[in-house]
Amino acid sequence: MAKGTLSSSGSLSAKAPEERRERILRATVDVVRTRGFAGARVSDIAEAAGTSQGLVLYHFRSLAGALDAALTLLEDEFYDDLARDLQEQVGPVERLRHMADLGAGQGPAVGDWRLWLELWVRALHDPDARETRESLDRRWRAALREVIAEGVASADFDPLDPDGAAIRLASLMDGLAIQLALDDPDMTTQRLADLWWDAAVLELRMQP
Amino acid sequence: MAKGTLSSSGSLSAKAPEERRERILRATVDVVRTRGFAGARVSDIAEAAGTSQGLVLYHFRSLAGALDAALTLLEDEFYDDLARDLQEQVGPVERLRHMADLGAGQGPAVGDWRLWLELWVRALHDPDARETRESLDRRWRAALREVIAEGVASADFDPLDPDGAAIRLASLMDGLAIQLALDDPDMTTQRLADLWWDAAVLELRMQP
DNA sequence: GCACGTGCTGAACGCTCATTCAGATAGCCT
DNA sequence: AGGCTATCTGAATGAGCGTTCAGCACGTGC
Repeated sequence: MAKGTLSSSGSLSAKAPEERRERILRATVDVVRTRGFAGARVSDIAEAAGTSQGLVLYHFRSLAGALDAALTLLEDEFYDDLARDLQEQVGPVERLRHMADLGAGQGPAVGDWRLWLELWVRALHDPDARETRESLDRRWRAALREVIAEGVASADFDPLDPDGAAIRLASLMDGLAIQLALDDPDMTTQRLADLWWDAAVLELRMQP
Repeated sequence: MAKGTLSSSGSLSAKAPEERRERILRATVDVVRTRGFAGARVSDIAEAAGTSQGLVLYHFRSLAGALDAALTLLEDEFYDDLARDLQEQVGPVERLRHMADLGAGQGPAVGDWRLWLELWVRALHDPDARETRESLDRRWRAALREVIAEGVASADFDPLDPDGAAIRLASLMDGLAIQLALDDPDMTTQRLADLWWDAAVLELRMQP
């Protein structure tokens, strides 16, 4: 059992405690994705991260702490996803089109609807989660409103009720996504995107 | 300690075992409503029903059994709610209008969106719940399709895409309901009903 | 009047799981 | 070299909770 190259045997603490923490955080998100908030155990997280249970509690103060951290990680990634994806597009029509695809499951955070479902239910009972989801939802709706306003300015859109259209389109995405998240046989990512896009055409009175 | 009038002291077992069972079932639904499926404890149910924990397990075989029973109770009530409410109305426009109000929180089962959220997440991990929610959703969508078909026949509606409209309107209701269930400051029952109705007007191209 | 089954209770059992803790290891400063 | 601290581990602890169980009450059939 030689000392090895650089990082040693036994506990591979050598360096990268931060990298370790990161790995645990990712693992936490994964576990929530598969087991749900309610089903997430410290041992699950430890196993998924390839560490001991002790370390999970060492980096985050408790299981709840780890779950909260995962929540804010999600929030950050959502913002990044959204911002990056929308800035790549040029006109309002293209942006809107891209939002349809975004909802249908691109991006690491935005399209992960199982995670959203979990967040919603957690928000039902946990004030922290409630705030996170409200902030996320505001953000998403604001982005939609912006795109709509942009399209109205450029005469691409002509909605009867811009605010109502924004809320409805945002909510419609949520509702369609539920079926997707639950593997409803009648729903696919393509169908979701199409159904949503058609609704947008109708709501915003777009001309083909 | 006289024998009392009829039902005796101690355990009030006298009669009505069936009534007792019913009370426990109601209590289970209540607990799920407030604590969620994941947070429901046998002791919560017993307390809410005013019985011992033992009795809960006596009538249903396990906690899971009680939760399952609550689920099917919900399913039955949903069907009853829906059928009764729709048969009271005459024309397609009135029926549709009523569906908007239904979603906005009438009826003991249909409008209870917190319960729906809970069901959705349970469906994510429990096959029984998955089947229940799928059946419920099919039913709701079928009712919507029927009303739409009726309205097309009577020339009250003129949708471009009847099937798409049905799915979208059903999904929109779910999406709006999420905000209502989560006490989003921007959503009220009235607003939900209005937003949904406006969408229906648009989708079905109704004339005022 | 007496056994018996059903309804019901409260205490006890045992398991799962978050959290604590007593170290082990390794870099770092002096 | 020799502490000191940060990182990490595996086992121990203990609380919470579902489930089991021994037994009480009471109506029913013999």
